[in-house]
Parts: sequence; C-alpha cells; structure tokens
Amino acid sequence: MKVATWNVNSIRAREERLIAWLARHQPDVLCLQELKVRDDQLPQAAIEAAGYHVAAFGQPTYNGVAILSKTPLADVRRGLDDDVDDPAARLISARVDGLRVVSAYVPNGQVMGSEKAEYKIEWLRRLRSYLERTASATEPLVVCGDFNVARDDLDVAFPERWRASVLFHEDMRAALDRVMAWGLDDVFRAHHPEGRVYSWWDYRQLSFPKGDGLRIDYVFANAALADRCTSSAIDRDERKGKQPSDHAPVVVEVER
DNA sequence: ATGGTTGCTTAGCAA
Repeated sequence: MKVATWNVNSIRAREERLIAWLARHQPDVLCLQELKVRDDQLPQAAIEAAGYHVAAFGQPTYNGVAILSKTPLADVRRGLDDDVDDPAARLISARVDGLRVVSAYVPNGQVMGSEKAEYKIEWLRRLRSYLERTASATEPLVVCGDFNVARDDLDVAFPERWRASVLFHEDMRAALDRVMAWGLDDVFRAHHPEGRVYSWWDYRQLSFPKGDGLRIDYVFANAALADRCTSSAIDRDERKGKQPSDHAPVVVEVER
C-alpha cells in the first residue's frame, strides 16, 4: 500500500492539484497539512468523487490537518489530547487497514528565541508525550507530516545558510530527535542514505530554481512497520508549474 | 540590483 504526506498550503488553493495528484498516484492513504479551512469548507465532494474517505481537523485561516484514505477511517482522534489549552488544529490520527496513521503539522517557530520558537519546542515535547500515551511499539504506526525541522546537513542544500534558522537550528533538531527517540524511523532516509533530496522550497528568493531546498516533511514508522516499508520518494515535480504548494509530497510504499 | 512570494483576509500576519 502507498502512504503519502503533503503540506498543500491551503486545500482551496490546491484543490485542482490535489485531485489531479490523487488520480495520478493513487495513494491508499494521504496525510494533508495546512488546509487553512473549517471542516465544512473542505472540497468533500471532489475528494469522494476521487475515491477517498476523509477525516479532517480544520481551522479557519491557519493550520488544519486531514487524512484521506481509500478505505474507511476508524477511531479518529483530533489534537494532542493533553491538558494544554491549544486552539491550533495540528494533529489528527485514525486507523486505516490495521495501520495507525498520524498527520501532524508542527509549528514553524518563525525565529529562534521567539515565543513561537518556544511553542514549537513545547509542541514537539507534547508530541513525544502523545506517542507515549497513545501509541504502541507493536501496532504498526506511521507519523506523517510537516515537521518544520531538517534533521541534518544531508537535508539542507546550503547548510551554512540555514544553520541559525528555526528550521535547522541544533535546538530544533534536538527537539525532533527526542520525538524520534520514542521509536520512529525516518523511512525516506533509510532508503536514501545519501540525502540531498528536499521537500520544501520557500516561495521567496527564487528558492526552487536556485535549488535552495530543505527536507522537513517526513514519514516516520515505528519498529512494527519500518521493515515493511520497501521504497520511498519525494515528488519534486509537484513543486513545479503553476500555483504549486511550497511543499512536495512524500510517498512511501508499505508491504501489506 | 543585495530583492525577488503566496494565502487568507482585506493591512497585516504567517509561513
């Protein structure tokens, strides 16, 4: 089965591309981030016409996550389910075909030292806690999404340019490491140890034509699933052409 | 030349 993740940067702006991408790639599961709509503003009919069920956790203007699936979604849970009062819709999970699927949109953090950066670190700590509370090492699990952190130099085209950025600072990498230390494998990296493949390019500063990319979107698998992941790719072509998202989809093939 | 964008909502914020 094919599991994918994609930050669409507004599902309304990307509806046409999304439906075309589904038709072309036929993923069994697609995790989406940055919907930027309320649940009732989803292009539900078009998604269903494309052959997909959908569970969403929407929010007007900002954030918003969803899981699309060819088979029905069960046991849908929205949010980090902790005692923090946090209005941001950044995480949804569901069970699909015996697989636990999480779609996550980690806070960007804006700039190191800011309140938003603190919130990002805290959110990653809460994600680790969420895994400890809700996930098991034995039930197959994928945690997919935009993590807004590049893991190491192989994930950044020009590492020195990004070293102080909230997307690559060592404090942010350490915060993501603590999530992964729960027991998550970076599936794409496992299949592409040479790195130098990216999933996001800023709209500004001609980043895409200049090749100034970062890999900040991931499919993470727990030990019960990692061995069943047979290949992985980033669909860089989706960043090309008219009105692309600033993120490219990440796709993983999972043996049933 | 030392900036270059996009999306939401409607001037400013977020990314």
